[in-house]
Amino acid sequence: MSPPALYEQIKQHIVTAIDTGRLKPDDRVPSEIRLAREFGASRMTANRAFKELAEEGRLVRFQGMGTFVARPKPEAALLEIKSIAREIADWGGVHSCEVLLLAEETADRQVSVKLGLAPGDAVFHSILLHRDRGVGVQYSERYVNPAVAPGYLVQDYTRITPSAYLLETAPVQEAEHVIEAVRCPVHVRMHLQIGAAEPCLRLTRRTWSFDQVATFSTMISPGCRYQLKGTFNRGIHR
Amino acid sequence: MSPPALYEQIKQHIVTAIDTGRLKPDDRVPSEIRLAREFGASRMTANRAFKELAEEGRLVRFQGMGTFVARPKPEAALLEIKSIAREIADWGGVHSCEVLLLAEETADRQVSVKLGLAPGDAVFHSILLHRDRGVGVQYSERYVNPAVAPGYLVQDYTRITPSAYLLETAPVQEAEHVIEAVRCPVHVRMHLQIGAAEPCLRLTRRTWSFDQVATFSTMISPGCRYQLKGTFNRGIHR
DNA sequence: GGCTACTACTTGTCTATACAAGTGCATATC
DNA sequence: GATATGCACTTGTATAGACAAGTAGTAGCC
Repeated sequence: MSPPALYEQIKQHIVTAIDTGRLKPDDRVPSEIRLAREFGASRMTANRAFKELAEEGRLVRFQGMGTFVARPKPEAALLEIKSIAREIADWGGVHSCEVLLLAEETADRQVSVKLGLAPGDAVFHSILLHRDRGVGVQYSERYVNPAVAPGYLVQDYTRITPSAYLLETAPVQEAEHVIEAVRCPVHVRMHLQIGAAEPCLRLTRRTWSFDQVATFSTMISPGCRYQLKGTFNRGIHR
Repeated sequence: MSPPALYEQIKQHIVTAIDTGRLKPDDRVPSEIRLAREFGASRMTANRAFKELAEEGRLVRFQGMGTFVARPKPEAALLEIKSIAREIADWGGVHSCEVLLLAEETADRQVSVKLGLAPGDAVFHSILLHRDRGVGVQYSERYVNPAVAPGYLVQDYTRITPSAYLLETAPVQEAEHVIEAVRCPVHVRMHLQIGAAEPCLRLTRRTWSFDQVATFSTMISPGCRYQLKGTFNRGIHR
């Protein structure tokens, strides 16, 4: 067995010092040159160790000042949100999709604000009903900025999902999600064929591409047929 | 204005080639040496550019074979789940917490399965009611593996949240989340003072520490008073 | 006191070079 | 034909040195 790389040994040395409490948050770490000397390494090797630890969030570095142990971030777990088609496929279901609406409209006030357009501007509007084995599991309404995805209206969404098309047309820079439990509006309820009291999950999402709002969408799923699942592994991988 | 660092220029050059489609997934990228020559840089500088792009998931590298454009990952957005106390604080609310139960119990079948213990083993059980300005916003029930957090029962949870205590006692390796829209059980409804038909968000979470299940918890919030929010920035920052 | 200049130290970037290790191919050998 | 060897090429790691740029403190000056 060959020993781990020298820069890995240096990283491990620092991580151990942090994890055992020998180095506390905001403590100063020896400079690259000092540490390189300690390990009989060159400065570039110590630099690599420090740089990677900074990327991993264990250290913070300031030019001219030094390197310090990072404060642990406040707790925040992550939930991965997959597209409905993949969710159903992973679950072993059979996905189908009905296009209820696919048209160009003029933006009303609410939509124009969300998309960062002026009221009256053209927007693309789609309403899709996703089914698993014929049972409605998601009613998804989407407004799309025509400037970002001009071909949005001429896709066949019974074959590819809007997410898939948008993903390759307009790479997502940023996304904003809101998840709520709501009662279902009556027109949605009819398509999903659920009762008035059935609680529903509403996921509202806005995405940004090319430094402008690309989409604004609302996805409604009956609580009895759909749940958001996700696992999150913390830590230092790649 | 000073120009961006040379390794940044090389990175940008590659990223642009990928984004414009000039380089497609699985395409081979010129070797470090070739690219270094093109830019009049040393190999180490090209190496840094490639290494960072590989860390960012845009390239994959194989020793002896070369560097290739990474295949885009299937779409999956991320939602950040903050602790309720922080959520309320960020929102400008006033958080308080009432301890409804804090005791050691023997695990029933369901709980023992979830925690990976044997039925009859001791577990810690807590029920807390979180309020914002006196209004109930979350009913959270938690089962804790005593092996992982032996001091769980003797904390003052009106002052620190269980999350905060658990976070520093037992670092979370992994977490599993399920979000559902449900109707609220009657005993929870009483504490939250909501109607029978009010849809609620139920977040179920299991966490792992030290290679075993640490906690199993259920958090229920009325849909009218609570929503999960999160933004997600893809890519290339720092 | 308030200002500037200088110095020592830090991290950030970059070069030129070196050897190790892994891949793929052509060539030589059995 | 099957196997072994060597070569060209790739990435991975490491070195020693250089200059740029930022910080903090000190000394000197007005």
